[in-house]
Amino acid sequence: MSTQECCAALAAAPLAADQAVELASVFKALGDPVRLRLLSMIASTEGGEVCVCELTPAFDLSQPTISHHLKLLRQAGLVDCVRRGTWVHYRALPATLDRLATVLRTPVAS
Amino acid sequence: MSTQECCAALAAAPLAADQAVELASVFKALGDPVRLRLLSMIASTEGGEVCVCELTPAFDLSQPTISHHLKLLRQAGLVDCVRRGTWVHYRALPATLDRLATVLRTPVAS
DNA sequence: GCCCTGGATTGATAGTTGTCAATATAGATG
DNA sequence: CATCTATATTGACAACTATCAATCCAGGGC
Repeated sequence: MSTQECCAALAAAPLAADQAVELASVFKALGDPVRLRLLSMIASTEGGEVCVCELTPAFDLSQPTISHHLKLLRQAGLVDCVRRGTWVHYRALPATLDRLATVLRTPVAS
Repeated sequence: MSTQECCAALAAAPLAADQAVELASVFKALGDPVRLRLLSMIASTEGGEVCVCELTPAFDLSQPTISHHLKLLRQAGLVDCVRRGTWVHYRALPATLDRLATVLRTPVAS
């Protein structure tokens, strides 16, 4: 699917079933407070990369749970990760966020 | 919570826990293909209002199931409904969509 | 009042999800 | 190689969700 076809907004035309399935899977990834905070921590970091070792202690959750949420964010195409020695660094993929924002933005004129 | 405080973007600063809970509940409502299509059908309608009797037959699902999804969209603040005689008409609440779009939009400068 | 129709609610059930404890894997270091 | 540390994976379980059939409620028409 083209990432940014014209007038992809929800309010522009009824969404096709297959597009709805794909979009919903990304929104579902955002539908959890822990994942939203993780994504926000990653996306708002100055250098653009955050070590998992900084993310995990920010929550009152076990390490496997955080790892699980990071995996879902990865599968949704919202973040990416790189191994640097023993550590793994995550960074945001802004294209996916922008796409969602475009989909949600109400058309200017009616 | 102020609906539109300055720099509410995900990528601007780490999201507070309570804001994450609230935002996640709305994204969760979008995290289902049926609801996404319902919302799109409602938001893209010319007159701004759609009768449930037009929404239900567009899906291969039972009437209670559609009613359930509409309820979740309502509870998320994404749509609103009005009774007109025997029929119930739904319309979109663009403020909520705009808020989400703002949250997702990547800040222009870094 | 009685019935019909549109829509919401209830109750039940199969499937999914968030969480943890336990374990595995990958890289660094001695 | 042995060991330690940082993440990921597996397995299990309680909580939640999407769905349907059955039922209820609200309005309109007779």
